Amino acid sequence: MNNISKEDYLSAIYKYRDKKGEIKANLIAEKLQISNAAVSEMLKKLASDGHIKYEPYKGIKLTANGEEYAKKMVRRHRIWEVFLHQVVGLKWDEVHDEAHKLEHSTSDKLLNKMEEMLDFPEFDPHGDPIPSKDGSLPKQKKTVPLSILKEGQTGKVIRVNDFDNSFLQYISKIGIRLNKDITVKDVLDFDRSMLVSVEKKEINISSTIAANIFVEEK
Amino acid sequence: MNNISKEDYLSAIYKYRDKKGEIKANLIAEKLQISNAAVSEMLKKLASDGHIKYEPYKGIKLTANGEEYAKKMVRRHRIWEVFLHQVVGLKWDEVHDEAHKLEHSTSDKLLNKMEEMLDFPEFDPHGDPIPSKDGSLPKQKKTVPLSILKEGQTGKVIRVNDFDNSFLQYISKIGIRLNKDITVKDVLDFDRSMLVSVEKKEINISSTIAANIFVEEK
DNA sequence: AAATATATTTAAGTATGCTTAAATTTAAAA
DNA sequence: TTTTAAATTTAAGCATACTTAAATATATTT
Repeated sequence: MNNISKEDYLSAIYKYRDKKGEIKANLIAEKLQISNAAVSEMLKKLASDGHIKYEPYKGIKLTANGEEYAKKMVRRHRIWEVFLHQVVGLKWDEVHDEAHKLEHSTSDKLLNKMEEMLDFPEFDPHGDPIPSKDGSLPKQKKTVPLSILKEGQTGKVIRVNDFDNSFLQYISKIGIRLNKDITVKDVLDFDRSMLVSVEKKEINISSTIAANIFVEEK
Repeated sequence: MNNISKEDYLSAIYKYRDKKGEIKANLIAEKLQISNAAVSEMLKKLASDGHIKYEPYKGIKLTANGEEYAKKMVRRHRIWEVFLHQVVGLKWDEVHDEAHKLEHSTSDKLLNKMEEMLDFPEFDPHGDPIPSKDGSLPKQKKTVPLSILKEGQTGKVIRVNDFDNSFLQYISKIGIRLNKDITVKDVLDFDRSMLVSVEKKEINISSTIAANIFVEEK
């Protein structure tokens, strides 16, 4: 039984649904880089499997069962990320793709062993929370995108979006890491890019970059 | 592009072909637990991919290309086995199945990192040789199945077959490990089972078990 | 409310990798 | 050498998961 596709759908729904817990078929298609037609077809299967609540043309929501399954996949993904980063020594921009391939082929036994070895990590290398075995999530700090900070404000990096390797490579090259402090020196009106200081260096970053870095205000 | 099936076929051909480098479709079907019809179909694809030399009703052989690919898969499998055993701490009867799932989803980069971390192991936890990056194999000791030893002879365990978990569990329970010495105390005529001593204990093992343990004669 | 745009679903078709059953080829036995 | 047995291939069919193109439903403008 091969559930790779279904697992990807459930992870995507879990990860990209809105605050009401709903998601549009469109967004799933976009995130998975798959046609709307294929998504539509798969949604029917996921519904008949009891993983989602879904009626044609209506909203899509995870059932309790689907939520559990999705969380399990996210857990696998993020524990692999930590493992690959800390044990194997891959860089934070390399772990997402590797973990994505491995997560579908990992037994609970292996996963739990890895988790134990890592001493039950709560966050992955990008600051995303790791669901525990029983499905609970660690307490997360309140964060805001760096892009909303004003001149003079300082934030501590708590989480970064991990969907683009070159973004991660770039920000680590300029010294941005989890738990580093970033101070906004100046915000340019015309493109909303900002001059920030990190580790005594001053760098100009675009508003897009700033929007993908989440900080705790200080 | 999903090559899981093809990779399994190539590994099986590599592993189970005879001394002439040939294998029968039948044996592939049996080892992969798949119908002969499916094997026949796949052989055509593997041939058109240039991985095997094959004409209907004739012998099956790996091409240079296929041999390289197969070796790469065996390498992945065995490095994962060592990694899971030594780093993650799985038992030797658990690593085969886990490694089999993971081997299809492992980048060269990750594999090479793991290999380096393990200090370039030459043999997997069952004593099977690991092809190096350039495809070369470590020098192997000359072994014979334990089952052919006579009363009074002693052999050192160099390799065991890994196709059955319960077999591995059983022999490790009775103290048989790689590099342990086994002395044959008695061979029973009627079923060819043998009384052997390992670690000061004396145990009777069936001829089938003995046939799957390979020793270096002393 | 009608027209238009957007989102979603249906329809038809493709590739992969299986299955069982029937046909064929090769090998072994009488 | 003919018969029988075993191995292999072909044929027809199925499930999964995709595609593009057309149809339909919902949402947004005017």
